[in-house]
Amino acid sequence: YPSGRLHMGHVRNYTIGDVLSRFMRMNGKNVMQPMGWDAFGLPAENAAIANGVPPAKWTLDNIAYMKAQLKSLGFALDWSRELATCTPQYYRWNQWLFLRMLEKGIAYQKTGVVNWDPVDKTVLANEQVIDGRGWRTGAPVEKREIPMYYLKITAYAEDLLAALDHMPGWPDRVRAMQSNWIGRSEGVRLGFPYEIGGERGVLYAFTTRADTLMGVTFCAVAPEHPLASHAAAGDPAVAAFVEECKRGPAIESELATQEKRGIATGLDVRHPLTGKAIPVWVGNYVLMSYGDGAVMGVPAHDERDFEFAQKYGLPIEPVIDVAGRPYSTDAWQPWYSEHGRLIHSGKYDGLDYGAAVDAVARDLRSQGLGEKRTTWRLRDWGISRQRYWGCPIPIIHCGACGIVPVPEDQLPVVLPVDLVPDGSGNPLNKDRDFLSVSCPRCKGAARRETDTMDTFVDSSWYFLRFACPDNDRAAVDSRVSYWLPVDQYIGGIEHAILHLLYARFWTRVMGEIEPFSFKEPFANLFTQGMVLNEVYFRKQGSGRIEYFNPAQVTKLGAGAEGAEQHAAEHGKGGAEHGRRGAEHGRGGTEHGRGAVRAILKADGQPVEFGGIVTMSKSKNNGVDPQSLVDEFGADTARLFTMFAAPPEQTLEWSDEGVQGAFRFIKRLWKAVHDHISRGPSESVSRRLAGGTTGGTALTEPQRALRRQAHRTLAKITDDLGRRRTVNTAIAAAMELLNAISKFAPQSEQDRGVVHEALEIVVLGLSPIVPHVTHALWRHLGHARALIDEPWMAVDAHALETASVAMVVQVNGKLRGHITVAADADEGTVRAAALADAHVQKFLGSGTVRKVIIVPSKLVNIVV
RNA sequence: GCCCGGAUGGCGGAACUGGUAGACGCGCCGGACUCAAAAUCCGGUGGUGGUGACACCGUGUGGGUUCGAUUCCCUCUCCGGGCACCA
Repeated sequence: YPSGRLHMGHVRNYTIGDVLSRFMRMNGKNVMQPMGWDAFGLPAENAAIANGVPPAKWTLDNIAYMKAQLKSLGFALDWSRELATCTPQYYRWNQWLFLRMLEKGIAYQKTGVVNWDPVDKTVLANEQVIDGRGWRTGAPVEKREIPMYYLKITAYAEDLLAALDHMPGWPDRVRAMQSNWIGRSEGVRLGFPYEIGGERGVLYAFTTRADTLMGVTFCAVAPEHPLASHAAAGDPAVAAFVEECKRGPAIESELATQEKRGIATGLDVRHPLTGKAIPVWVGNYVLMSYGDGAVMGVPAHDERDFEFAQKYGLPIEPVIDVAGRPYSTDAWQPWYSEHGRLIHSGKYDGLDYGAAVDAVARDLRSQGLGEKRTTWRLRDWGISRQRYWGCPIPIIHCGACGIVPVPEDQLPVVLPVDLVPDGSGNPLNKDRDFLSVSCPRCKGAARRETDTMDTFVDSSWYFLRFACPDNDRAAVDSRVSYWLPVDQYIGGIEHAILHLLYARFWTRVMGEIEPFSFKEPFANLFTQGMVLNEVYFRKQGSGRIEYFNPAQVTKLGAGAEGAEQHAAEHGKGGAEHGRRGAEHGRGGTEHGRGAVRAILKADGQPVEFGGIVTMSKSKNNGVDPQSLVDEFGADTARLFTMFAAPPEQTLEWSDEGVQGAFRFIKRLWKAVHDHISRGPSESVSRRLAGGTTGGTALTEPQRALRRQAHRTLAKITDDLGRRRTVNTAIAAAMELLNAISKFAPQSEQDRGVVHEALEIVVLGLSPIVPHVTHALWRHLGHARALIDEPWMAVDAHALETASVAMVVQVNGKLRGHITVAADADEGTVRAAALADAHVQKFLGSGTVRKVIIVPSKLVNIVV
């Protein structure tokens, strides 16, 4: 996203990809490493509101700046394939594909809930709602139902879930998260018949615990449920409660943490098997979007129902034998919800879970009041956004013809680029040139749809477009099947669900419209850890929070504020972060031990510390890598980013360590130049390959260095190729350089061994620090550019050793070291271990009961 | 609240398949060079006790499995990510 400047997360992400690209290229692969801009979205509108500049200009300026930054970092990107999603050349295909989906019934219209700011008269993103209020106006946000377009991702739920089992290139945790998100759930859909006001109906509810049906003591429906509306119409108290829920949060995390509350509707439904009257309640914890928007309440065996029943005095009737453990309606116990044999359930008594569910489902089915059903947690994807800076939805509203798709030959619907949003609604609604259009069917006056598409649409297929960015007649062509699926996709773990699931869905749909050779877009997924930094903020009077970049802030050290601060900073790392992080939003500065005191450089006044969190635009805590590049060069920036933490884990930013990376590069440079300043030499490997070294075998120190060099090469190859742990590859190269520095060459053959070791360090690090190694490779006497060299092969002969060092344990504790021949048999190793003087001391008078030998590693003597 | 991760010296991290905990780097301490400082180079650096050889303790908490656990299982605590309109 062209946010303005690169931040460390970008550097980290693209360095991982660049290291891999360069490594794979040297290993003979045909590598495409493209770059593009996910250029629509909210931040451009926010910038426009703040600065009065059209989002297009802000976006294009940012792209130009960031492109220069990417180039300065030396990423080997194919700029001939560059694309930006805000250009008609790209988004026209969003529109084209949307129309195909409309034809196929994958895209459809229904109403959906949005956050409505009644003062600005505008729809707010969840991010723009702070404590239930509009971020700019501070007005309480209302929920509104408006018509929107949806994509039927639920029709693909089964396939999206099943395919996860055949994606070995994806991390388990991401597959687990997607699996849970899709949320396949097998159970029973039950019908509670009712007759209300002379009208017959059935209240449907889904449950995975049909075995507990005889324990139902109430039903709860969502506030948006028709029965709730019906009750509200006749009861002001219910109406008030439903109204209150509508003003409540729309975000699941807030819904789930709010206090469970409800109100009786006064309506009854009948139990489908016993005919008993069951009271219907409205519950604020029932989601309209899941199942049928209603749940059967079995307080005896469901924790939420239990809590609800206790609060409102509803009966709790156990119907499952909790295997001898006590049951009391006083307090919930975890085993209440476990499976068990049925009791107090009439003819079902004694059945276990599976048999009971089967029997209940069969009986319900025979009465037409229920059947087994699979329910999904996944909901259809709403793509309408009431925003200007996005891809126009190609629809025309005609008074006579209704909703009319824009004909294909009128695509693209071009978004005007010179509008400046002011925060009150979508400026497209005030743009007559855009709005007024003639109806494609009746040719009468009509109005364009002003909603734009969710930016997740843009990012759901851009990777396909890189294969054919020049095609102006189709979204994709046969080149897609050559390059795709993406061999290595790299992204933050925060994309584990939404982006990656939408992209998988969209790729399937596109494959049906424009066939290509695969269903899954990303063969291998690498989730890089996030880059974290400190957060500083002030709360404004309106409740709005203003964030300050850490660079604008001075942390107060152990000075006037005293030793308490100092102690906190030098306390236990992890736990300390915990306490600091927990303060965010509460604004407490009186928490003595966790507090970090800081002032804004600009005005010297204190700012609040918000913990250490992901670098983000919204928290204004990104680090500008440009200063790093300017001061130390791209190689240092790349090396530091790769070395500071394993790529898959979070990286807590700190300015320390950059010097170390820079120092290492200087040491490498010096080591090579010390070597070549002693006169011409060449790698010992050439002479070994060309018929030994003229009769002189390698000395033991030479063989040792050569062994370490080739071990290092093997490790770097494995770390970059298989493990993707760039940090340990760098550590191994550092160790080898340390060994080279300690090796004082005397002979020409010594220098040949050093020469080879230096070549391994230089070539091995070249994917990470390409600039300095390019120069050093030349200095080591090579005419060909390093980027065009093939990766070096490990000489297995160099790895051979005559003896190995092993450790000896007594009862699992380290007691001695022995050196044995590499091919020593177990008897020899055992004898050597038992003979060790130090080991003898610990054997004492005990009896040796067992000796465990791990070849070439360890001996454990159990006494 | 639910789902998914994580926790190892003063700090970032290493230990890849259950087998030497702390590689590598930062910081710190000592030394060399220098009039001095910086830079650079050399040495040391988990904790406790001991002159010392060495011993004991030690991978968030508490338990378990094992000859052996940072690694596997269970429990708890804290932190990070996601929760559908930030991207």
